Amino acid sequence: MRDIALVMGMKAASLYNHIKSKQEILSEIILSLAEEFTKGMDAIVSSDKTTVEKLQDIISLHITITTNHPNGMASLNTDWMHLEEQLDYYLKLREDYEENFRQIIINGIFNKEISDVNPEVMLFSILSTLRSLYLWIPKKEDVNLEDLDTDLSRVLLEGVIVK
Amino acid sequence: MRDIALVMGMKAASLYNHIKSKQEILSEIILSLAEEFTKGMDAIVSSDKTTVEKLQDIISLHITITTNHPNGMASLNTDWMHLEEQLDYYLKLREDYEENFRQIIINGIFNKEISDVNPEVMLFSILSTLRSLYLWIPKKEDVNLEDLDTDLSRVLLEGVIVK
DNA sequence: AGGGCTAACTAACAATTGTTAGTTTTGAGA
DNA sequence: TCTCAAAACTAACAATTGTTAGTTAGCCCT
Repeated sequence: MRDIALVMGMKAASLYNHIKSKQEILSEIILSLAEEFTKGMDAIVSSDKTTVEKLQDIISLHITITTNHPNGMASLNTDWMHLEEQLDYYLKLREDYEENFRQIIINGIFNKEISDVNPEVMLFSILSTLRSLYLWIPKKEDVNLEDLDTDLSRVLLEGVIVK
Repeated sequence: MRDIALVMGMKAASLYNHIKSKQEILSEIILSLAEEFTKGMDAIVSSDKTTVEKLQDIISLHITITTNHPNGMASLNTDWMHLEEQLDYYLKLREDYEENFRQIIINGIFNKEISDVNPEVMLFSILSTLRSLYLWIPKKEDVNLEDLDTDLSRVLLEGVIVK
């Protein structure tokens, strides 16, 4: 709290005129982002696009949110387990997000858009990369976001091997 | 330190008959794993396999080490930045590892085994997934490691879209 | 049985942490 | 210019942290 106060140009005690507790800061950062992901996923799920287009939209969603909130995404990814009262709510959002993602993949396998490989491995693989974007985006300040979107979609969806 | 001591069945002060400091525990965990990765990568680099085989070997290397040390891998991934005297050494190992990985990809693009997409994106994408394995492996105790190796290679190298 | 090393213990330390109580400063609206 | 609420301040608290000093128990080897 003393570090935060220093950056804010005040003393630690003064922070408590604005917030209720340290926990509240963490909750605000993490839950607002989690809800933004939920909103984005809901829009994708209820669209009538193809599976591949939906997967591309998920990739774009992660790139957009991570670009706009790189530090918040770092907190989300490394500190969500320190939520207390809101931990259950967070886990609900996270599990729903993963379940929606999973159903998109399973549906894609069903209608032959997606390879018939363990969907759990696909889900884990793609989501791991997307969740790590916060480590990647801020240090490449010259990164062209459109190119990143194109290249990442290509690599995640089509792989790296020449066909 | 009191938590560690509790698990070890002793008092915190007694730990200091075995270790020099808390930092030393962290260094030992992280650097021994980092050196194991370096050793594995050196073997792969100096082999005369194809690019695709080398990439498969890298995937297997991560699966093997993560399976044998899931908790250590959690520390490696989340706490390496808290190394102090050994931080530079760790970063050297990490950068060398990434550079070897990058050269394998670049070489694969050159001899047309690998698609001509930004190699930095490929490196980031694959490595992000492999570095996240520690989150995945321990909670699937029934996971068949051979199947995981096969499926993950397939997804990371060939993508998810039906060709 | 006794000597001596290993490794446990108790007690305490100085720093650091999140937070509260009480007080003073600031600045917009009357 | 005066009022008063918002927001800063100082001082202090109780817990928790990594670590050290000094002491005691366990146990292998002669």
